[in-house]
Amino acid sequence: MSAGRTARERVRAELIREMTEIARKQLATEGATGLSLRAVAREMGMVSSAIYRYFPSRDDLLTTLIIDGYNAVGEAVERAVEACPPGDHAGRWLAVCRAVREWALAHPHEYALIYGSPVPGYEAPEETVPAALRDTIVLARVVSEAEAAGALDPVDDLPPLPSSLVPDVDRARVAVTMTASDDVAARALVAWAGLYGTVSFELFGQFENVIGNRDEYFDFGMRSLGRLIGFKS
Amino acid sequence: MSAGRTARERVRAELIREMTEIARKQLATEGATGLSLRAVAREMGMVSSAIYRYFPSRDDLLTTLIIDGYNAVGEAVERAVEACPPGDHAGRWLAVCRAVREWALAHPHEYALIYGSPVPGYEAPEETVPAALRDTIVLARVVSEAEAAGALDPVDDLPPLPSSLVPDVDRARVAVTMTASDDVAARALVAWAGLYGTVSFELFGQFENVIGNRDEYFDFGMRSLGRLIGFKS
DNA sequence: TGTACATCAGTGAACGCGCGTTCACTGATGTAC
DNA sequence: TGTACATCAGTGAACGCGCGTTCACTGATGTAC
Repeated sequence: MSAGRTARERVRAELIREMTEIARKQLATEGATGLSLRAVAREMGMVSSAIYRYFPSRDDLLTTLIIDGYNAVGEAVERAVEACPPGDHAGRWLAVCRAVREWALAHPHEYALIYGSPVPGYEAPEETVPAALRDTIVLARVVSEAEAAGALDPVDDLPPLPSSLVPDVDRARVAVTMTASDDVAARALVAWAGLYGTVSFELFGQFENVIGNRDEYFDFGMRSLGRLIGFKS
Repeated sequence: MSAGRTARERVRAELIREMTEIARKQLATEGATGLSLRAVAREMGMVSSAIYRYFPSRDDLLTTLIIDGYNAVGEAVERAVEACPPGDHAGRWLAVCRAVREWALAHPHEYALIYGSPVPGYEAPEETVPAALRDTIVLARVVSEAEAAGALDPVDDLPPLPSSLVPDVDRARVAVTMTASDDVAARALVAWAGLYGTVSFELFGQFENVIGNRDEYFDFGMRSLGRLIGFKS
């Protein structure tokens, strides 16, 4: 009721939805660079200048796609965690990792858009930040709850966190509303980068002709990284 | 003597060198997508069609840049290991990691070209493979020698390598002439992906407004990942 | 319920730009006798 | 050492393409009285 009251407003919202959908498809075939307002207009059956009634510029359309992308990963990760028994902390870590990978495999160009090389000439505006943190917030919760439940069993002889990094860890903790201790939080960040590194390697072709059994390799890798945080599976 | 005999051949080699140099600079300012033969020609003071005497197509120039990039990382890593005392295995691991990161920070667009999202419409030819493995071969040697020297101290409770992954690990081992055992090799691969994930996060902006003390955080992360392989520092 | 006006959506033409690649050509450099 | 011919480097014009963005415009849809 409050949203899309008049017919015009409803049509407008629907058209914007269609346009981003088309843009997403073009992203999937051409990559971020090939995304063009003219092509979207063509597929909408409109003249190219008509797009400017809906998006002030190409960068604006890109921003929309980026935010949508972050939200999609975030949602996938949230759902994956909810589907896990709350007590199965190691299982939740693995579920988070798998959700990221599965989403990435299903949407490779969207993944490349948000986690790959920056699009030349495009500067991501502030508005993308909250969406970008969504998946990390889920991870933070999983890790925090695991530690609170005493389910983390730290590996021996891990390097201690240098005190100079404590402010950075604090900043990260605030950003993603994490309650875990310094060491756990810091190691979670390391494992987190490892997750995305593994997914990127697979997606960007670094495993070509090397790793065949990718599902199993991924699980093995994530279980190993999980041990850094203290998960035991 | 054998290379560049005639004056013509020497000039030709030098011009190709200049052109790739210019292309590399353009990569640094425009990104891979902005790389254009016409722009290279302009900067060479030539007419655009003249470039075709030296590179049959734009993709060919890209391939040259990619191979050069892989070789540059490879060389940086090789030098870093040579500068380390042979017995200091954990130090060599850290040196390898730092060399990759330092090269990446110094050549962000070249890094993005080879480890970032694939360039749309470009398919890397077979010739890039040997260059792409160069840095990994160094890592393989460092890990293999460390294990042979008995310097690896495996962390407890790491997940065992599923037997279904043994053929994959074998393939990887052959590709990079590694002698390490199955488990060590598999974990090295996991840590390896973690290294590149961390570098990509830093380079592609994921640490923005979060990690300030990047050098120290990187070292902390790499020491942690090194523990997965069994390095003790 | 009906009219007058304001708002909005979409058109079509245009500006100015850059790109990869081909092709017939002029000169200069190398090679064989 | 000198000439005749073949090879190569670079020119300039052209083809055909796509892009983002602006602008004055026509109609249609909404709003206020």
